[in-house]
Amino acid sequence: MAYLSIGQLARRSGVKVTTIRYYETIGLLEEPERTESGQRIFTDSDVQRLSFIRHTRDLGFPVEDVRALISLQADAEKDCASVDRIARHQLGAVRRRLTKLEALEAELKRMIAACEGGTVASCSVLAALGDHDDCLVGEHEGAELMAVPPSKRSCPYSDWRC
Amino acid sequence: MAYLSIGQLARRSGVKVTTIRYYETIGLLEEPERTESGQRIFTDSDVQRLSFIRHTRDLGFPVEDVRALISLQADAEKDCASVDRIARHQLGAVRRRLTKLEALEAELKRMIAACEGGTVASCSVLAALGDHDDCLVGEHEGAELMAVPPSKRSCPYSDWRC
DNA sequence: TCTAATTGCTATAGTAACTGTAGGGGCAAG
DNA sequence: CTTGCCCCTACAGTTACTATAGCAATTAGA
Repeated sequence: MAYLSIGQLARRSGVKVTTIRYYETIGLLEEPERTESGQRIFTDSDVQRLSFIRHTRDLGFPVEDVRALISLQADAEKDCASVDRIARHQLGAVRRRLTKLEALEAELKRMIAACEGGTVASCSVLAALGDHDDCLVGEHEGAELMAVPPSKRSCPYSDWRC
Repeated sequence: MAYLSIGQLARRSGVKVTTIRYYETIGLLEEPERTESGQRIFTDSDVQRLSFIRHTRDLGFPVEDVRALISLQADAEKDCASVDRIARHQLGAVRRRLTKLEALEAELKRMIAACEGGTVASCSVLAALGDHDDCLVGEHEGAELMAVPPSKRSCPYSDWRC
């Protein structure tokens, strides 16, 4: 069994030293043993654990999901359904981001293609950014499609000069 | 020219009231006129400006880039090159995210397909998360590929019990 | 006209998931 | 023994907002 300093663990796991300490403070990692002088001592199982965390984070799971997965791991009797549910949820999120990014790529390509070195005044990139109408990115999830009812007058308060 | 309250502006632009005020504090939006009682007064040009900001943010540009684009817009004599550069940079970032997300989607699909309702002990989702070797997500940009030189002993300090 | 509901205001704190800084101590090599 | 790197804690900063508290203004309904 090899013992590792935090720096060695960082190099082996690909997780930065400061991040390892951060994971300890938020309880993702158990508090490790210490030397007499107070330096942390890690083992290969910490490399495993950190690799798991890192991989899961790289897959885009939020830290709370990582925490949930770890606790599931600890209790091997539970069924796979929770894990599956978390993974499916994540897959949905990934697909939504993917769709949005694809539209975004197309939009940027279109904008760049249209930009041919004129002045800003004639630059269609800025025009495209200001113009929602021919936007390829559909997922503006706010309320700009929420029409303002014509009954609402454009002057909000009675004492305003409109 | 119609005058708008902050709430009306929020509905028209799709940017939340609190976010509008936030944009004002960080200087993305000029300080608007006020009524005698202190309420903000906006106009259609603010709708334009906010739509621009929102669209640009939706495209994934960081706020600082939005700020840069706005200042470029203000100076119509400058050439298009800066705008083009910012957009190209953004396109690169989008493509990197896209590649990673695609690998990620494949990985998740693979994991879910392998999860067939057993117990956690036999669940391959957790196994896949712990196992880097057959991972489809290549972009672990840390140092786990940085081999630990065999010359380095695994005991970091001479006084450790290894 | 009175009142309740909505909207607005400021200021401050909280969020995620870290990263950076200050100010110190430990450890091996030349 | 000193140079230089690694480690420690504690706290502040980051991004782009969001939430909360506590209050004032405005509007809509009875």
